[in-house]
Amino acid sequence: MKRDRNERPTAAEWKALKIVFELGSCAARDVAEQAEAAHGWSQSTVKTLLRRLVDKGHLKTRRVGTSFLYRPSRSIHRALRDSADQLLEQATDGAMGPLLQYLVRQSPLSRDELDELQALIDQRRQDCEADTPKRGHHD
Amino acid sequence: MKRDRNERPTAAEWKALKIVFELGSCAARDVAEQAEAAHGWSQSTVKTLLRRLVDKGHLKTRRVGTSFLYRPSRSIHRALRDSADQLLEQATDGAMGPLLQYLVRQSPLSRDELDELQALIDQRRQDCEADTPKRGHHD
DNA sequence: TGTAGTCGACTACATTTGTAGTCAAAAGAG
DNA sequence: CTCTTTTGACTACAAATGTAGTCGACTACA
Repeated sequence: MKRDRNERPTAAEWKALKIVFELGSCAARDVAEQAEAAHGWSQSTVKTLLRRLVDKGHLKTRRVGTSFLYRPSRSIHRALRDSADQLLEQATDGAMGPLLQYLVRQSPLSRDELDELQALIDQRRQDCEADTPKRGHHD
Repeated sequence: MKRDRNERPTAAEWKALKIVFELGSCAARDVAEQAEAAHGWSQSTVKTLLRRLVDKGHLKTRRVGTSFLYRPSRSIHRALRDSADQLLEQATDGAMGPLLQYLVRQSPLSRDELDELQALIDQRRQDCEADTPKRGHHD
């Protein structure tokens, strides 16, 4: 069944996708190997997931002899971002703060990434100040 | 069907859940009203979603006369956190930085929340320093 | 050149999800 | 005490998802 639309990967599909991300450009068999070790999936399962990922546009293929090389069609950052939109949709007013705190706590972040985040926050804070009639000091 | 296990809400379920979060403690009819306006759902659809949310343990009910009052069984922060774990599962090495940047950019954050985030980052950075042989300055 | 292994394509099927209809009991209107 | 409305319970059903089997083409090696 052609499904063509650009849907987000499902949980299981993400697991397969992640393996492809890690391997870079790889054959189905490579993914299957990893997936079997990591999730106990059969080859068939992996193939189905890969096919669906291709259908959904998350993976690209290149023919090599009789088989394929699979390769992510977007960066993982991009893919995750799409996924993150779900969170944003779900959150309601004032809910993102604690959520981000949790994520920052849980995520392995390099110093550089922390710096970037820092800069971003400074910026946001400035926007915030500019937005309010001076002195955010609630009186 | 008893499904008892503590699964995450699906996308549609989240929409219903969000309405309950917003309304606080409410009757099915209230949710249905909002849901119809917001998503064009029929009453039946809403009822099914509410039931499933109860089954999954995301909503609690209290009998009031002939009907029920629905109420979230966890805070939205908690619920979102569970959802966020999916993102963490999906991300691979080094992917969380850009993702968090995106989220910080997209999220409406109060000054206070920015402060909290800031503090958290400072702390993380300290941990980071303590972890590495002084001077992150790669020499 | 026949035989065994590999690979992608197609098929299978139980479960979950999205979306909604029907019904019987309760509650309220007159 | 009837009739209508409201509500939760149960049922329905197509599509998506998780998981895996089968098959025919192709390859590689004896």
